[in-house]
Formats: sequence, structure tokens, C-alpha cells
Amino acid sequence: MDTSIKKKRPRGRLSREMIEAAALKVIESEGLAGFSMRKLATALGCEAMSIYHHFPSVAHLFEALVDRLIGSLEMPDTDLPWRQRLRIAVQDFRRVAREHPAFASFFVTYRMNSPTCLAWLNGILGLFEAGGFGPELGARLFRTTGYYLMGAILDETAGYAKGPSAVTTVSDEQLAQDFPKVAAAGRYFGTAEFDRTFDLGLDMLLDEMERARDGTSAPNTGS
Amino acid sequence: MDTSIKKKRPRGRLSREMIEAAALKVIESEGLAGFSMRKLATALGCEAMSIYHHFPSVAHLFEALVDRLIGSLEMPDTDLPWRQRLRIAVQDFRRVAREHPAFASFFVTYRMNSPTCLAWLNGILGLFEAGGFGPELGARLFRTTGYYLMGAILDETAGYAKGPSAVTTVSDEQLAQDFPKVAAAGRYFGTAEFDRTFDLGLDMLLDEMERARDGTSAPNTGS
DNA sequence: GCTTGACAACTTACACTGTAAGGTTCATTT
DNA sequence: AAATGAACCTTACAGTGTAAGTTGTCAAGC
Repeated sequence: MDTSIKKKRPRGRLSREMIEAAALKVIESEGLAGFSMRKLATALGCEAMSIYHHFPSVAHLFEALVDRLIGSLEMPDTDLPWRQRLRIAVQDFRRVAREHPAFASFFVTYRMNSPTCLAWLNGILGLFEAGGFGPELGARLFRTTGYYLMGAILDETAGYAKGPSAVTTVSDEQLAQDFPKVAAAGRYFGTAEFDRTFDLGLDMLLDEMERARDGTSAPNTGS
Repeated sequence: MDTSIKKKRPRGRLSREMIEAAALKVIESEGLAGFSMRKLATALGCEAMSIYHHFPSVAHLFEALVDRLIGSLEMPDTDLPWRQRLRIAVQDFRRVAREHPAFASFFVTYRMNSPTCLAWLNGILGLFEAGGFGPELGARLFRTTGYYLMGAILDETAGYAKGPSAVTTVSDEQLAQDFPKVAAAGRYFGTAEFDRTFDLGLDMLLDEMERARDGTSAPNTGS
């Protein structure tokens, strides 16, 4: 017979809120690939299958995490000038993503389709509408801004500055000797340079948008 | 005793070349997450562990795949004007990535550190050097261009146009009613629009670079 | 106080993954 | 002919997500 004393825990202790918070913690400490339901359960002090009572699958859980992050964003003040509003919205997204670096690569590649996320997307598209580009150009500028933003976040959270992901690596000496331009440019690739580099590109895009809006010049194409 | 006739296959049939080619096929047919050594082995007509004789791990194999794709790229003709050279190099990378859409999300997030990849990066940095931006601005423009390119590829190969990755979905009717701007913009998010949208953003960046180079105007910052 | 029902959590089990360790087979060299 | 070593296979293990079934616990009704 089993004489060991099992510490009984109260039922109803778990909640979606708790699980989500713990999941983000586990993802950040173990990495996205290192995350598992069993590790999450350990962090929560329960069994893996208990989580399934609250989330039917990891996919549902991760979806809730995206919702939680996107849901924390709010649209910039309507009184602000258009350019600033877009700038703030973009930086807000970037900030939230970078607050969860290990989750970021899932976050930015996630194809949002929940009401929460769609509401946010709708708001951002409203910003481009307010820019007065018309539906087509507005949609395309939304896309290109998204490309830049997603690429930047990915690089900042999982890119070069984190060191090589390659299995075979090249020594610093060989790098300096055989690939001097890479070695030299590396100086500007560090974490400390992220903000300046991101702002440079973002301002380039915003400048071009204002030009397009003011009719100063249409961007060259195909050349 | 075993009376079954086992079809013996010749030794030395497998090769890195063969395995790489098959791996790319399996990745495209099964998806990146659906890839496994066992499925690759089945495709090759061998056992999973046989692959380990040629590649010590999946990581090594995937690294070789990146090398293979990057290695197929060559720098644009030096006789061409600077802007065209950068444009061609960017489009070459995009084309190769999009030829392997399922592999793309690994491809673009991979932190290149092999000699082959470093040589390519070095060449691209040479393009920015040729643009005459100086080391710092050159490095930053390289980064921002990379952000845009990576983000675009990710979206084009794994993004919105592929349908939602969410588990909970919103019906078209609800989308049109509650998120009209998303519904309207969706018209310009399809595969057929990829090239035009990508070119728009790329030309915006190139225009700004030429402006910066010609000293017409420095980009606004922080506003 | 006792019973009942519903829900929350646990247990077990399965098919899958990457890969370590060791065994077998065969082409090549001596 | 014997030996060598590369190429491939077999087995096994620890890990994964999760389906199915079981148990524990608490609240409401009697």
C-alpha cells in the first residue's frame, strides 16, 4: 500500500490568467523551442494534462498569449499629428514584442485572426486611412511598414546580435581576415545600436510616405 | 529462420548532395514543422540513422541547406549602377527564399556564420560601401534593408495570404461588419499583389538612400 | 449530515520526435 | 585471402503533444 503522504492541492487553483502568465515566463526562461506543456505544468505545480482543461492545445494557448499582448496595446491619441501616431503605434508593437524576446519570433509570424487582433489591425489601418493615401496605397504602405517592423523585431530578438545559430563557426581572426566588411560592420549591429538603426529605417519610410502624401514626388519604380 | 528476401541496396548510394536535395523536397511537402529525419529517410529509401553518417545532426543538415541556397547567389555585375546592383541582390535573395517557401522561415531567421554565407554578406556590405555612405550609415542601411527584406519574405511565405494560423477564426461576414478596414485592405494582400507591394517599399528605401547619398536631405529623426 | 453531480485535476497510454550506442555488411586495399 | 574501415541498420531512450479514462473535491439540494 502507498504510505507516502501526497500533498493535496486545492482544486480550481488554475486559471487561464495564471497559465498564460506562467507560459510567458517558461518561454522566456526555456526558449520557444524549449517550451513544453510538461515544463509549464512543473512551473505551475500541476500535471501537464490539467492545463488542457483550460486550453485545448498548445496552439490555443499560444494564440491566447498573442491576444494578451496585442490586447495590451492601445491606439495613439487621435489629437496627435498623423506621423506621430503611426510612429507611436509602431514603437508600441515593437516594445511589446521586445519585452518577450523569446516569444517574439512566434508573435511576429502569427497570422492574427482573433477579434482582439483584428480590432488592433483595423485601428492601424485606420491610421493609414487618416494619412489620406486612399485604399490601395494605404494598404500597401501598411504592408511595407509591417514588413519592416516584423523583420526588425525578428532580428533584434533572434538575430545576429545573439551570436551565430550556425553549428560551424568562424573564428574572429578568420572573420577579420577573410570577411573584413562583416567584421567592421559588426560594430553597428550590437544591442546598443538597435534603437538608432530602427529609427533610421522607420524615418526613411515615414519621410517617403509624407512625400507621397504631399505629392512632392512619387517613388521611382522598377529601376 | 528468416526466409524473406531482403533487397540489398548498394553502399555509397547516399551523399550529402542527395540528402540535401531530398531534405528540401520533404520540407516543402511536409512543411518545416512536419519535417523529420525519419520522413527524410523514407524519402531517401534508407533508415534514419544512415543520414547521421553524412550529417551529425538536423542542425548541421539545415545549415548545409542554407549554405546551398546562399551559395547559389552571385553578386550583381559591377558595371551596373549602384542602385540597380542593390536592387538585383535583394531580389535574388527574395527569389531564392520564395522558391522554398516552407524553408523560408528558417532561412531568413538563420544567423549566418559559415564561410559561404559570410562571403555573401561581405559582398552585400561591399555594395553599401560602393554606395558611398561611409561605414556607419552603410552598416545601418544594410541592417534596415535586411529588416525589410526578411519581413517581406516571411510575410510572403508564411503570412496573411496563407490564411489564418489562429485556431479561433472570424467569419467573413463578421470581418466585413466589425473590421471593415481589414476586410477592405485584404484585397491588396493576396499573392498577386506581392511583387508590387514589395517593390513599392524597396523603392521607398532606395529613394531615401539616394537622397541621403546626394545630400538632398537627411532623414528626419525622432519626430 | 448525507447524497449527488459537475467540474478540476490526475493517470495512463500512444504515436511521434532526435539521436546515442553498438552491430552488420561490403568495397577496397594489402 | 585477410583485414580494414566506411556506410548503413537495429535497438533503445528520453522527450514531445495529447486522447481517453479515473479520481478527488467542492457546492447545492435533500
